[in-house]
Amino acid sequence: MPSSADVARLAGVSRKTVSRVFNDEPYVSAEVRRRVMDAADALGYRLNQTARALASGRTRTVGVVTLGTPGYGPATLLVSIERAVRDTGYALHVVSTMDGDPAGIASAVTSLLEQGVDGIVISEPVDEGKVSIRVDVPVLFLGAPPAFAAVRTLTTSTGSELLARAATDHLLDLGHATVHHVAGPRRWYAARDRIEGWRAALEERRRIVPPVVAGDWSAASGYAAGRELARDDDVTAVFAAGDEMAIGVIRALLEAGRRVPEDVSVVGLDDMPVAAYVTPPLTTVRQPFDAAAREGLKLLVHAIENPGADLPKAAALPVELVVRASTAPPPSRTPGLAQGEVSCPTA
Amino acid sequence: MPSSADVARLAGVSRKTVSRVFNDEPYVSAEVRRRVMDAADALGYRLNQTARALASGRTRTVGVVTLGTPGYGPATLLVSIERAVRDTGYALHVVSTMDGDPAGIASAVTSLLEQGVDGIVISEPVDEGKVSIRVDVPVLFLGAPPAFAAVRTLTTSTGSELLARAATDHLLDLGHATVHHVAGPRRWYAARDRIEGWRAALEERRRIVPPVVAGDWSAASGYAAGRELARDDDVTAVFAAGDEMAIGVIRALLEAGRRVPEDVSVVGLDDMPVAAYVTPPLTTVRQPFDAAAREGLKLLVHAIENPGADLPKAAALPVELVVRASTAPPPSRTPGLAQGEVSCPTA
DNA sequence: ATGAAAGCGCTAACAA
DNA sequence: TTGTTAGCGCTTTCAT
Repeated sequence: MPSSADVARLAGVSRKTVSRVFNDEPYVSAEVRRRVMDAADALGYRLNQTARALASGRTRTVGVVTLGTPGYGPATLLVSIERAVRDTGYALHVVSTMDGDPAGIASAVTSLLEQGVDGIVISEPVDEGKVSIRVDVPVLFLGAPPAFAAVRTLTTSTGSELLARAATDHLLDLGHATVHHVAGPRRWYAARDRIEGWRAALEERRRIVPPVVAGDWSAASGYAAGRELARDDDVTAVFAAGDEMAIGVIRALLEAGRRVPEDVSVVGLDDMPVAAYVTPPLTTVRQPFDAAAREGLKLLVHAIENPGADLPKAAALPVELVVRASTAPPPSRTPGLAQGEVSCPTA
Repeated sequence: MPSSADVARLAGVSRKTVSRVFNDEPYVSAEVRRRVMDAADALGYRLNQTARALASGRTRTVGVVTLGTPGYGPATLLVSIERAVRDTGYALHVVSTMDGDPAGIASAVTSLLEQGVDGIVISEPVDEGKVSIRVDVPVLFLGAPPAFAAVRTLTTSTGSELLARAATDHLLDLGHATVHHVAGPRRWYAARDRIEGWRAALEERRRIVPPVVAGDWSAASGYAAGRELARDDDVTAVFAAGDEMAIGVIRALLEAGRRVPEDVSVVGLDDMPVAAYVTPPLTTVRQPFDAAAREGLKLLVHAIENPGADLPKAAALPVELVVRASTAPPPSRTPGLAQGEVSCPTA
């Protein structure tokens, strides 16, 4: 592999001049610049970012620690982050933790620090436990409060609590007496935030707050929750904390002979691409992954490049309720009509 | 930041000894090892991988170039790759290309090479065009033939062609005269491979090969395709190249008054998590993302660590057809029965 | 506008 | 079992 010294020799200049050219520094004559470029092309020279990083102390890289789990949310967020990072001109290091616990995050962060990343994104961490490492680069917590001490910590989120409120309010506005909630695992911030939003919406209107039905984000867990909910004739409205769970809930309801939305309304949260095409099309609240990632990265890069400046607050993201066909006013309680209806083909 | 020299001084040993300890090299007495570790802890020392890479010429990092698009397939594959990389002990650099064209791939690869990655994974590239760069590290092409010259190229895939055959055969086995296909964009290898598999299955049984209906992997495009297909009463079986499209197809069919699977059978490809819970539950072929990623990375790491050795062939992955409720034998063509049926509530 | 010298923090090759 | 001596390829600082 040719080095800058080889290029310098061929171009008849010093190594520093080659460095200037490749860093777009001023004070290089157009003629020399051209000569250097030609020499580089001729040799097939490529900048060695490793050496550059060692010498300059900066890698122009940001690291993200993400959940190694599948599932629509985390996967989509990762893709959004990756795009947002690319747009900032930084390179991206990814390390996953099996389940987002403090120990896993600590080792992930340590490994990123060893790689010399200039900034870190912690995407949707799970547990609460504080991590006891000191970090000397800015850290962005996406969807959670800071979990450890860093020179400068930033936070953004897709706004789980507000999204949950919007979903619950929609159901209440439709006339439902209360709303049941199928939640994600309590270990997740996202799950807890949504529970908070749902509860707040109910309490604000002084509605009874039914017990939370626990899921794990999967459609299968939504299905299980739906079977449980289907046993209770008083259930007319369900807010599932994720679209996948909502789809499972609907399936269980239909199989139990409850019509959606005539008997029970269901709203999800995510607005995953298929939500508009399932039967019935799912009413849901869109999760602004792209906007959150872009916004978060803007803050992070700002913090990286302006040490000293104070940290701007994250802008609030829009809440977008998408009303489709899985929600409707509650059934008028006319006895005798609830039985023996023709229902959608199931099983 | 403390350096290995600081640790060495505090522990009363040479820098090389510190290096030995942190690389688990032999020939270090237990006592010295402990002293070094203590000193490192006391100082909060962390290995500087950048310096290590510069000195050793290896980064222990693999780079992956991926599509910056959302969509179940690419996103899930990225997560699988990321997990597989982690399991090998390598770090991961990710760079996305907006649309997988040769130019984008070339610049992505160049940037990875500058970062000094030890190996590269090209995940689901799109176009055919050859890329004209020489690469001096092993490259794994996931789901496509090699697109450029590299010291050593490897390939694996989830087996699109076989998966498509399995889907088509299932429908044919059910008694359908032929199978219509809703394909992904022709630019994608995955789309072309599936078309091939579908066509081969039909030709093998000497069935007529209907024109391909083009989609773009999205549920929306599947919906559009479904509307088109619904106009043709002869259509009794549809194979969609992706689950999202299949869900769109089903939706369009139901809205047009065609029952699924009584009038038309639909099979997808992916087996995304919600497939089992949509209405009707979707028959599909599972895409072995995890296995493909793991298998591919095993090969790549082998190539990285055994330059010289010849490249093992990738093992064939299992084909798993998941039969659910969206497929059934074709309707017996009894005139007069196809009309006026009660259909599932829609829109 | 250009160059010389001195490292960045580590490992490689050899010596002791 | 441990230490010494040279770099890895670049950027920095300071001259010129």
